[in-house]
Amino acid sequence: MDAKKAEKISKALADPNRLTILKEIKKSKSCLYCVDLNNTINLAQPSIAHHLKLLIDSELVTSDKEGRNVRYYLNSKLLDEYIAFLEAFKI
Amino acid sequence: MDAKKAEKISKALADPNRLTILKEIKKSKSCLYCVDLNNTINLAQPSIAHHLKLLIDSELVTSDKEGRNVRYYLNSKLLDEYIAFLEAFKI
DNA sequence: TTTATTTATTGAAATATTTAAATATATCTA
DNA sequence: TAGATATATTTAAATATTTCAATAAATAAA
Repeated sequence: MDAKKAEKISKALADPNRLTILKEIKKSKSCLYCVDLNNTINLAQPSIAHHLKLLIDSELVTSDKEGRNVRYYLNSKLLDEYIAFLEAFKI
Repeated sequence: MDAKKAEKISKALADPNRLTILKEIKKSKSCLYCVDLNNTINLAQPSIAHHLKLLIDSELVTSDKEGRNVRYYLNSKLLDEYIAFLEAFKI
């Protein structure tokens, strides 16, 4: 992973609502419908959509359309690559 | 580590110049004088000082005054805690 | 003690991010 | 097909971040 990609992922992680989304994806056992986030996150629907977009643009989260719902998944392979990038700062 | 702390660390990591600083700290074999960054990073001195401050505020970097120089170190214990926080998003 | 060097702070401009209202799109259900 | 539901996009306002010039503070060297 190059620094530009790591920067984008760091930005995606640099917001409390996006960290909550990742936690909810974990809690939902591997997937999550967007509509469920409206109960958890105290933001208007377009704001939640915006945060999901940033997570998807960073590729930390992948999505999967099911009818009119969308399921969200953590891209744990990319998370591992990001962690490896961070580990490289250590001596 | 709580989400608030992880958010702060993510923010600290969400800038190309700050990633460069961390890389330079690594390259300098565990420590670095601020003045050395002026050659590596194409920013005015107050901008570099600002980025160093954010890294120090996040506690990812510690500093150590030596005369009129300051040495910078990676806080690898905190980096490990941050990585553990991220790992917890995985199923 | 004067001058130079290193780092930090302040203030202001430029840019980026976050948020929500309004609206659009897609799909489901009656 | 009409209405309901889920998600996305556009636009604009509020807020935060990045950057640098000017300046301050601390220490070293002459």
